[in-house]
Parts: sequence; C-alpha cells; structure tokens
Amino acid sequence: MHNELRRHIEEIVPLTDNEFSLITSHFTFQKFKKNDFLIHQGERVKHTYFVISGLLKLIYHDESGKEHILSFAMEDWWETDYRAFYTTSNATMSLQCLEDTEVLRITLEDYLHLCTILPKIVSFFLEKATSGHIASQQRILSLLSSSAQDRYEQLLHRYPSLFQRVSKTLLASYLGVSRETLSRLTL
Amino acid sequence: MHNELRRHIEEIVPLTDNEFSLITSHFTFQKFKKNDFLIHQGERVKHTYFVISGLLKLIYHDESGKEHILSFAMEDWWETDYRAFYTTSNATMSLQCLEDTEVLRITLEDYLHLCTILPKIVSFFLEKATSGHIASQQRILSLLSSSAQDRYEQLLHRYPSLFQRVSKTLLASYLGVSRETLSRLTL
DNA sequence: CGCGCGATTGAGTAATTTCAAATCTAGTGG
DNA sequence: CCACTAGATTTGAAATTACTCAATCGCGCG
Repeated sequence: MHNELRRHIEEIVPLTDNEFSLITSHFTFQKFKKNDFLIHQGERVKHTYFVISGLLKLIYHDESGKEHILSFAMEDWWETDYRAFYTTSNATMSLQCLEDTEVLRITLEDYLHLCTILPKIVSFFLEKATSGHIASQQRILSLLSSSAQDRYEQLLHRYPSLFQRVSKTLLASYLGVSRETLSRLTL
Repeated sequence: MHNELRRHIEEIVPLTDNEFSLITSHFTFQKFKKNDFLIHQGERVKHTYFVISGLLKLIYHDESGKEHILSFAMEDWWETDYRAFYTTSNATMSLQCLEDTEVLRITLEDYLHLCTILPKIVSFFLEKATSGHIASQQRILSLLSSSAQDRYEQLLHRYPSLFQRVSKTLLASYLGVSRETLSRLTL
C-alpha cells in the first residue's frame, strides 16, 4: 500500500530502499468511508494526506451555508487545509470523501523531521508545492478570464474522469456557478 | 542592493557570508522604468524576479483584449510566469512595471544550480512556494465565496498601500469586476 | 411500482456589464 | 493665479447574464 507513494516520489527524486523505509515510517495508513471527514471546518488540522485511492473534496461552507469546492483530490494527490496545517491552526475548510478513500497521512512534526533527516525529500516537496502553486494560479486565471462554459470544458478536458465520478452539482460549485446555470450550458 | 535579498532569505534560513555571496553570484541586478515589461505574453520566460523596490503587475490579456490581474508584486515578492519559467516555455502572462522597479533576477539554470550547491536554499524556496500556494488558495476561496464588496475590503485590509499606489481600474481587474461596478461599491 | 436523488426547465428577480456621458483631479503653460 | 487638458473616476440607463425558487423529468434501487 506504500508502493503508490514510492512510485509517486520517484517520479521526482530516486530513492534507495533504506530512504524509502525512512519515509514510510513517518506516514500512517488510514481508510475512510464515503462521506467521512478527514478535516472538519473549525477543528485543528493535524495532517497532510496523500491519496492512494478514492476521491476527496476540499470545501468551504460560507456564512449562508453554501458549499464551495476549492479542489478535488484524487489518486496521487496531496491535500489538506494547507494554511491551517502549516500554522497549526484551525481549519477554514473541510476535507471530505466523495468515495471510499485510502490515504497516507503525516503530521507537521514528522514532515519537518523527515525534511531534516532526508534533505532530498525537500526537493520533492518543493516540486509539489511549485506545481500546486502553478495549478492554483491557472485556476485564478480561468476564474478571472473565462466564462463558466469555458471553465467547464477546460475542467473536463483536464480531468475527464471527474465527469464520471462526481455529480454536476459538485462540478458547479467547483466552477463557481449554480447547478442550474451549469445545467443550461451547451456543451 | 543585495541586502534586501539577504534579509529576506534570513527570515527563513540563516546564512554565512560565504553562502550569501554564493547566492548573489547567481543573481543579476536590473532596473526598469514604469510601464516597462519584464515578461511579454507569448515570449520565452527566462527569469524569476525578486522585487527590491517598486511595483509590478502580473497580467493576462484575454482574446477580447481585456486585462486581468493575477497578482501585484511589491517589495520582497518573487514573481514570474511560473508555469512558463519552470517548463522553459512561452509566457501566457505579462509582467509589467507600475512604478520604476529594481529587481534581482535568476535563470532556471542558475536556480537549479544554486539548489544543488546550497541545499539549505531549497528549504527557503519550499517555504516561499508553500506560502504562495496558500495565498493562491485563499484567493480562489474569495473568488468563489465572497462578493466583490468583501473581496475589495479584504484586499485593502491586507495591502493598504495598494490603495495609494494603484488605480481603481487596476484594483477592479484584480478583483474580477468592471471598474464601473467597483466604483458603485459602498465602502 | 413507487421512492428519492440528481438533473433539467421555466419564470421572475437581482446583479453585473456595456456603452455613453458627466465629473473630478493633478499637472502644465499662459 | 487661472484656464486647459489628459487621465481617472463616477454616474446613468439599457441590455445581458446569472441567481433563486419552484416544478418537472429521468433513472436506479428497494
């Protein structure tokens, strides 16, 4: 069950068996059922999660109770409320399962410890943080400059499997439009 | 003129004089006039820029010619078209001066070289990439869940100096609304 | 067969955009 | 000191777009 993690890390930095067991010793395996919460808005965020299988949504409930989707997290994705995780504070978002999901989780303490004893993993995390930053910028760009129509097409082109795995209602709240508006788009 | 960079890096990782001169040898100082372009949409992106003084805007011109502002970059900020920079490809955005601006620039080659010979700088860049990622997520969150009104207040609360330094038109295109709409908001 | 969930459709309402005109402001030269 | 201009901001009004609320449709499952 750790093989996915090794393959994933080795796409960026090669590892010896010893290094990899050093890594796995910092992670804990955990299983969740559909609809379970990994992170609850308002509560302390202790972990970052690496998704082995399944699907998560990172969501924010605004004052009026409406749900906004910041991101989906599927196989090989890292997800958490990063702001809360790195500052050891309370979550402004929730992280919830859309399917039964298996993850590896790591605490901030273990994350920092791992970076100390295995410096090359820092390069890996840098690569991940960078690509995450780039992806977020692209998302901002599309929110600012593209119509809901175009954003929908971009999303489905990039992650075709989402169309199969999640409801239109959820896609709408990722795109930032009401489900009725999404429904009226002509593909 | 490199002192700003040293102070900035040492907020995250301490440096010896030798280490710092190693760093500066990888950067080049450059001055720009107001309205100059550091990056032109469509052209190759060779550098990441550290802003010593002045103010930049990272913008995207859509098909209809409308300008969208992804980010402002002021003193101590790092900015570039990151996607294009890391993949050595052409810019989808432009980076332009709103004021006379002084920067230190580094190429991807020098960036990677520096990471090799000075591993502790990787931790610094990781910290920057992480906080950049978090900031982008917060921006997405506010685009999805807050009214233009609230976003405007959040922006001015977070960066009060922007109100002095840039026109309302630019703030509007950062917030994702027309300048007329911004003008009609009651503060 | 009927229930329940998600998706769609309709109609009225609210918010934003667009285009145009008017106003304000800072800097310039007489 | 004042008039003038260029650029930025504000205001007005029509047109577009998206939202909300409600009703209907479609489909899988007990």
